[in-house]
Amino acid sequence: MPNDDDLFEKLRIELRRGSLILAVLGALRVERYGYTLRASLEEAGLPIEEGALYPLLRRLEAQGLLTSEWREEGKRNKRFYRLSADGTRVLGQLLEEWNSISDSILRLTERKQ
Amino acid sequence: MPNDDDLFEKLRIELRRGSLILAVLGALRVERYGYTLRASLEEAGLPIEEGALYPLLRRLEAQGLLTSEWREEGKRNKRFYRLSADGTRVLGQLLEEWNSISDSILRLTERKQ
DNA sequence: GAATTGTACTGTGTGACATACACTATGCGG
DNA sequence: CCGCATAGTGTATGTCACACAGTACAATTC
Repeated sequence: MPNDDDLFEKLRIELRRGSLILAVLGALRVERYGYTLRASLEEAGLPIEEGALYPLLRRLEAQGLLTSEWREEGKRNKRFYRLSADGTRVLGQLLEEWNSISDSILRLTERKQ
Repeated sequence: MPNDDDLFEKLRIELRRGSLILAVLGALRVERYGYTLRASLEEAGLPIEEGALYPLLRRLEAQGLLTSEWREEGKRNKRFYRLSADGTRVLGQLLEEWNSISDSILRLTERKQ
């Protein structure tokens, strides 16, 4: 039986969903591996579950937006991800779209029409 | 076989998803019926299909965020929707969350870290 | 050697939109 | 009056993506 907090939490999660791709692409302009990427996102205020992050990374790689490399560092093997050229271009487009959506939201919520 | 444009379109749609609730709640601070609501959203830059809008409205009503009333106007029966008190409160919370997400996106995309 | 942290990944379920479709009513040109 | 555009409200289904709850193993700390 969901109470008000559960409801808000549900909506909050839904609101965050679309921004995850943008956040991941943005963070991967600098090379990172999964664990630190996740930490960066959490620090920036967008925590993401591993179960959501890794499939997302694989999808973005399959779509050619990022590349990954399995490499040893500090005695451990880690998979390093980095934005591709296509990814950089798409990130730019998505940011424009994001700004446009932001404007729409402002138009719809800041004025009574 | 998806080309670059299809890919971007897919991501664009995904990016927009979460903002729909916010847009609908924002637009319904003023009473509207489905058709004009849809027109308002499109005008604001967030077009939404009927098949997405009506189920969304029903869900939001089931969650108590808005109320609806079946009423005649201009010789036609129309279902009018309006934000409830709970809806107003949740809209405020979601807007805060939206701003917080926006800040996170900016942090992640405008600076190289 | 136990616990904690670092690191990567899988499987299943749920939920929500996109897409396409269905239906009725009004107004209008010819 | 007869199409046809527009106004208006819905339903059904498929796809897709995340949340959640696990699995697995290495390094470090105590």
